[in-house]
Amino acid sequence: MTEQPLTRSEENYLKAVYSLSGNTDKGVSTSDLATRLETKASSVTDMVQKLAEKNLLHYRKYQGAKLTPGGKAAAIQIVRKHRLWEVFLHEKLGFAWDEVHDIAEQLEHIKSEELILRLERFLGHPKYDPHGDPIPDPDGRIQARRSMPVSEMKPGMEGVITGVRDSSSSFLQYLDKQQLVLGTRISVVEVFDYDQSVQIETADNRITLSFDVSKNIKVQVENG
Amino acid sequence: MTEQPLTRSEENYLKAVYSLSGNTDKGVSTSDLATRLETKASSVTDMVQKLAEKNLLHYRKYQGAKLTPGGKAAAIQIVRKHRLWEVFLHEKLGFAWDEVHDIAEQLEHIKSEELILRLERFLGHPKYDPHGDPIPDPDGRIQARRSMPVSEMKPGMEGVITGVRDSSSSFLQYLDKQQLVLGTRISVVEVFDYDQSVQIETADNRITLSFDVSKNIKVQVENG
DNA sequence: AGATGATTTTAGACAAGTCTAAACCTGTTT
DNA sequence: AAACAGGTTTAGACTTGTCTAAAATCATCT
Ligand SMILES: [Mn+2]
Ligand SMILES: [Mn+2]
Ligand SMILES: [Mn+2]
Ligand SMILES: [Mn+2]
Repeated sequence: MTEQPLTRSEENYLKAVYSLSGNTDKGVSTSDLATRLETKASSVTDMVQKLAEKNLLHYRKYQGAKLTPGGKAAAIQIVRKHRLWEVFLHEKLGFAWDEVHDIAEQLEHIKSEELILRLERFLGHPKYDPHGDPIPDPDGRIQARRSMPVSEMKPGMEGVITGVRDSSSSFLQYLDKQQLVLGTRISVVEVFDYDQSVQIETADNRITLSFDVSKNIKVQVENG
Repeated sequence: MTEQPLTRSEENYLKAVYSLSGNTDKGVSTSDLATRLETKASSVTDMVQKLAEKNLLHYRKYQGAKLTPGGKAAAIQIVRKHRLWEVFLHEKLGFAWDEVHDIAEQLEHIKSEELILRLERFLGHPKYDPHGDPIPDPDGRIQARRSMPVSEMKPGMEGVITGVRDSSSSFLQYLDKQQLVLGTRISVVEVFDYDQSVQIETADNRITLSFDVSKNIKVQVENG
């Protein structure tokens, strides 16, 4: 009854529900899942019903999908594997942070608990992946960092870049070009009312960030 | 027309045809493939016809399957990936040589040329996998070692264990127990006519090997 | 050559996962 | 309350890879 092996598709659905749920307690809509999984709403309905059958999520017609405790645990394990593999690809194989995601999408489905435990040890028990996202421990516990997007910072505030809200290749490459890598210390010089753009200062540069960009950079602000 | 992505199943069939072909130029029989792939003959017929359609192997009814150059190249790439992953699991993650195969069976299907090139570099361009099997280079070239099974050695001959013909967990664990790991130097003391068993000597021990065991240990014999 | 037995292929079916098109809810507007 | 527009589900179909059972072929032995 417990611990049925999941197919790759099932794992992808659970991960999608998990990531679209965010902090909220609300069900994830069929169409949001369809968009995320690049599939059709009808396919989502089918799969969601199947996963509900397996007690991995709660589902009532027209009310969207919500993970059960078991479903959430499964989803977190996949996230854990994904992020550990990303660390491996980046730290050990030298892939850039914008190149790791697609390969990790494949690697996250490899079935072996022992493999992941050993990989984690080999990597030195990393706490964060190359995009600054926390790596769940073997029991699924996640210690989140409190951080805020640059877009919410006020002039004069300082902090260190600890993550991104958009892991797309184009965004990550843009950050590389601007030398805004994880760990970079920045301070906000000015926020322009006109278009919500933000001027920031690093050790080397002054850069103006569009609102869209500033929303997607997460900063750990000095305790104030 | 070239370079269609292969499914996991197709890859497994190609690899099975490759490994069952050995050196011979003959077609591999449907039933041998079925046994190897733990499936039914009728399933093999279906898949073999599909792969022939894709020009990955030659197939004539009742005549078995033979790899085309394209099919052989594809098969070798999978073998290459399998063996590189085995090295990673053994050398970097510390898995025993009898534990690596099953996980490598999964990892060999990950799709990324770049990943394998980087993995190979990270591993220091190993020439052999943990079972002594040669690792094809990126272009599919394989440099085989000339070796003979212990069962063909005559009394007085010496050599170094370089590989095994059976990678089953039980066989590998047996070798571990007897301290017959790759690189061990052995000499043949006596061959018993009665049951073809072989008495060998290592630096530390004298051990008698059954014919079955002696067939499955490959030795590189001193140039004589 | 004819019969026998093993191997192989075909026919028909099924499960998983997906799709399109049609039917169905639901929330909001008239 | 009825109509409309979105979003959702259902119905029916298709593909891939597999299976069982039946038919076909091959190899071998009288
Ligand atoms: Mn990722
Ligand atoms: Mn990540
Ligand atoms: Mn292997
Ligand atoms: Mn091997």
